[in-house]
Amino acid sequence: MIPERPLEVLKAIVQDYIQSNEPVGSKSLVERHSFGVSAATIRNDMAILEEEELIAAPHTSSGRVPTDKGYRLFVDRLNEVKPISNAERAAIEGFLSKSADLDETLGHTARLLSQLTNEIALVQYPSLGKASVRHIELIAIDEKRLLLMLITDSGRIQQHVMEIAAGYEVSAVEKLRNFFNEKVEGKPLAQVNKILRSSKDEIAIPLQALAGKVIAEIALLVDANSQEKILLAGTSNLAKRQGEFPGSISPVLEAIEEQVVLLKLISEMQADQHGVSLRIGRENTVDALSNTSILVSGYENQGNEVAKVGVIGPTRMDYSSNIGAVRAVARYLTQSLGGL
Amino acid sequence: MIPERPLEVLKAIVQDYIQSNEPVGSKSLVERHSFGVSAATIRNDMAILEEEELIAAPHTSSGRVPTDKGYRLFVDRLNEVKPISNAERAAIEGFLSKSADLDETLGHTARLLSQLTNEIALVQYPSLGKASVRHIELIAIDEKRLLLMLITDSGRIQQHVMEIAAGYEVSAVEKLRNFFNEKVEGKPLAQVNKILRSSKDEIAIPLQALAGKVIAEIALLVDANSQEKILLAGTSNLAKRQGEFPGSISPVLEAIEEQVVLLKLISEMQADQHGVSLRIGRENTVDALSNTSILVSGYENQGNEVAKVGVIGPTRMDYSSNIGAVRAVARYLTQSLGGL
DNA sequence: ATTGGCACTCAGAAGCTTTGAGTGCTAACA
DNA sequence: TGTTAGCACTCAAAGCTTCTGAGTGCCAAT
Repeated sequence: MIPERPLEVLKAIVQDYIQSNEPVGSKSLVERHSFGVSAATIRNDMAILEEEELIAAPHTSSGRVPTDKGYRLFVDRLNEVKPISNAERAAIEGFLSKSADLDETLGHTARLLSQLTNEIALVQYPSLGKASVRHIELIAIDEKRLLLMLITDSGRIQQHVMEIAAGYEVSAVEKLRNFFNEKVEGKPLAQVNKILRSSKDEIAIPLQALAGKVIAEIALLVDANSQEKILLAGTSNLAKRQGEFPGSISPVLEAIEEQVVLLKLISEMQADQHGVSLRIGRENTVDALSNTSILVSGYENQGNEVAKVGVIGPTRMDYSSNIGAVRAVARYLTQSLGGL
Repeated sequence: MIPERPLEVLKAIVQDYIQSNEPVGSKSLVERHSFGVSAATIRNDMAILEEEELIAAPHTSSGRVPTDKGYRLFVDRLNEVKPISNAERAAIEGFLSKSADLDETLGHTARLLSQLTNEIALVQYPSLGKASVRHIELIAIDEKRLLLMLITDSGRIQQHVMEIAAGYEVSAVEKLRNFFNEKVEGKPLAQVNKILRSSKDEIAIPLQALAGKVIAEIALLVDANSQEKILLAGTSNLAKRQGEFPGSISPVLEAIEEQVVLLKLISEMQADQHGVSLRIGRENTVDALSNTSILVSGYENQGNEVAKVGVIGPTRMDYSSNIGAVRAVARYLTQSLGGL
């Protein structure tokens, strides 16, 4: 077990390093914190921390820098989450209250979070996997086109314009709409395709051709959307911190823009005691992201977590503030979704 | 007037510089091109070009680099647009044919274009300014909520869920829908608000309260969307070319992410003889973009240009290929919109 | 357990030299 | 007149050396 003071020293090192971006040495530590002991004593403590691989020296004789493991210990045991300021709270409320629909809300959220944290913000679209159908709508746009809409209880609306052979009755469209809604309203999306296919026979013969087409399109909409989607904002925040990445930042940006990778990563993350989940440096299995930390929190709709929102930035990020900001934004987003 | 050979020299300088990213000198020019004259003669020609400020020397005695003006002359008079390869054409067709709705199509287009050009791709959402109403839809989701949709002829669909006091008749909603559609179907968006406000009195008294609410929401949808929107892709392509920017790339990224600035810029651009429009370096009035070129082309829906698509990258970009790619993508996008 | 003292280390800054691609100019040439 | 060879000159970039100072590790004293 590591004794008390060395842990305090680790905490101080993390804080100083996050603030200054310089390896921190024993002398500056005793100057900026009141440990009540001399630099030499601190050096002994630092030796313990180094032994435990919580800190490391970039060059043989230079200050120390926290390792991934050091950050992890810091976050799990030493860090107090910094609540957001009133100004920030006001900004969040003002920003999110203005949004009219889901797209806009998520877009605003991403920008807002990137500004609050000075990191890249990511917002995952509510997953359709857990969603269910609120309503299916069929609208005759003109004689040859139908607009098909799928509205989920997470507020997401999918639409597609389909071309059809002319000559159907207006009432037929209405009948189909009613039929579909009776069948699938309230049902989880995952079951929609099966339900529709198996109930096709119940439709009056003259409508079956049209119904078949529509069912196929509904299947497309459901599928197209189970490919989940991520919104990014504040990419330039990463460029500002180039210095913190050994090589170029471009592989990092590439990895982040690669939605598939990112989706897989965040879907694997489980909330910890702070209500957020965090991957530090190499805890991300993706190589290009070995110098970044990903911090996400789930947001909810109708009591269920529907997707994640968070930030991604260099491992040397301000965990205290960022955890506070991500948590707050997730909470407000949940709230804001209730109103849509 | 500048004589023939110096112009050829300029062309060669631009081409070599784009390829090598090194200032190009007289000796390497005669080696790589067959001018049939000696390096000393080329030096004389280069002196003319320098006199005309078409090229400049980064350091007193070093090779030459094209100026903005040099690139401009090159693009306008010397450049042959490179048609896209068959493989690229196949990629475009394959990619765009897969898209189901507008959002997806534009998203795919942006990614595709960034991959084709290795630049940052931008796709502007079809502007509502020039669009007109195809259909307005009102759907009762449940007793307290109405879904309002605005569908434009550019294929864009806006929706908003509105809370209302319970207790309206289902038939009332239908009446309103029909009324609204009679009034505004086919009308340009810009006129919708005025039309609706002035026809409010024609509605039966018991419906007026509800109608007023809906009209207000429609106004919101129209307004919310006249704020246009731009999609970006391939930000990491800029990071790869850091070297080509004097300071950091982060102000550049910031300027690009600032949609308002970018929208203003591209809206000012008018197509030239190649069907594309191009701003080179300082031709952009935005300071942060003084080392970038913006290349856009319009895409159409139903015969009208509805928005722009293009790329943004360092002034030292491959204009020949990029013009070809942007043009091709714009054309396919136009085509693809016809099918939605 | 803590401390002052001290020799040692080493990255980064600063200064210096070298190198070589490239220029501008001149005088000769076709 | 346009072209060319020759040559002195320039200067950024690369390589080298030296210097500096923050920081360490260890030891003997407290």
